[in-house]
Amino acid sequence: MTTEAESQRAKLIAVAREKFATKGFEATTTREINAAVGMAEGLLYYYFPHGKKQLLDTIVQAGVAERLAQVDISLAGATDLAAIEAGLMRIFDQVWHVFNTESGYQSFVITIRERNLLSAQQSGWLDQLLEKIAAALANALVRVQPQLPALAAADCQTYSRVVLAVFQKSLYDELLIRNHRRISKASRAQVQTDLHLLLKLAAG
Amino acid sequence: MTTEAESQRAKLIAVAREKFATKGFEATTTREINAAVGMAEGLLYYYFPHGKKQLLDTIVQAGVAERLAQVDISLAGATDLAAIEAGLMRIFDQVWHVFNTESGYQSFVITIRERNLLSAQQSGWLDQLLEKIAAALANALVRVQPQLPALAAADCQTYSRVVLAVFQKSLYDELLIRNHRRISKASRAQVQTDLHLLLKLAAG
DNA sequence: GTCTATAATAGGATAGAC
DNA sequence: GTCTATCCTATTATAGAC
Repeated sequence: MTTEAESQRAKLIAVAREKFATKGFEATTTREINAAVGMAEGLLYYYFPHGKKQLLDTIVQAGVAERLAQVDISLAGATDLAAIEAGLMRIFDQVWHVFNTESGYQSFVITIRERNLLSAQQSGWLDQLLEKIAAALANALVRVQPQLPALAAADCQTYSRVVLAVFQKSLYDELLIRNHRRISKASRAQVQTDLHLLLKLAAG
Repeated sequence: MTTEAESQRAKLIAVAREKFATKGFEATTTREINAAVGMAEGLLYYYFPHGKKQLLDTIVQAGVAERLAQVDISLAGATDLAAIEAGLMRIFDQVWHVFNTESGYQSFVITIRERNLLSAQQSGWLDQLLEKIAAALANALVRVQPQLPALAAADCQTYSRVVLAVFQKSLYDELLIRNHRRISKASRAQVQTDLHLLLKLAAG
């Protein structure tokens, strides 16, 4: 059940997350947050007695659990090349979805940008997420490796790293280098082209 | 010739760049910069009349030209597989060198982090650098493509994108996700392993 | 729980002596 | 060119009425 108090807290968090992601933590004032929520000055300190930093910590923490839980990857039942390619794109789309939700994008940008204000524990979720995806990819590819005769079993780990690199290039280039808020269809199409070639090479 | 005035200016820039990269632009105070240089309060405004923002602009601008000029990539004269692999690693090492110098790393981090304070022109250098490397890579690979029988000529563009993705994964994971100041030897070794596999697959 | 008013301080920037 | 002193504004945070 959503009490009034919880809703106020949630509003503060949503507004702060948006401001922190676009202007940065230091450049965002508590006045600004209050004004955007339509709340009086003092009230922020009623909900977050430790002020702005507590708000940041709350935002990052909420981001972590939510994001990590969303990813559950497998390539189960892919028996031919086309199915593997489709399966890999499904995996990419899952990852893509994590970063293409508003709060997912914002948590990502804030974690990268305000890293020096966060503990290793707090900023570590990105690395954890990466590890989780890498492991799942490697696992998934080992299972379909018989369909990829040019690929030695011992090379599955490396191959899955390359696949992940293709995913990451798309995400980072869009979100960090070009500063887009969403991953474009063109960028997703590039991923598909890259995957197609990689599978063609592995199929011999 | 280096005048005293130029040296003072250079000191301000170096100190500010270090602080901006580690603490961020907003969190760095002019007092702090002055203190670190061992300079009186007002003097910063003698060298940079428009204050802190002018310092940021100067830092970014200086970073751009310097960085872009450093990269000059080719695979000329690589006739066998081992030479191509070595040539690609040389290219990676050039890129690596750009980001592993102190000022290169700092310019990179500042451009990513303070993007909302920069013009499109100012923050565009990263994208330009990427384009430049991508084009050079594609060009270089087309020339050695006869050595890679499993790779169709039409696929050279895509293939070079994948190679670049491997490079970028190493850089971004280290510098942005894990927040290291330098790219580790382990990460460079991973790049080499990935390239080796990619070339093996392309060689058929 | 929500508001207004304000305390306390820190920050960017400038004036003017030397 | 370099320094000290200081103005002015913005910011975080709190006190206390309702």
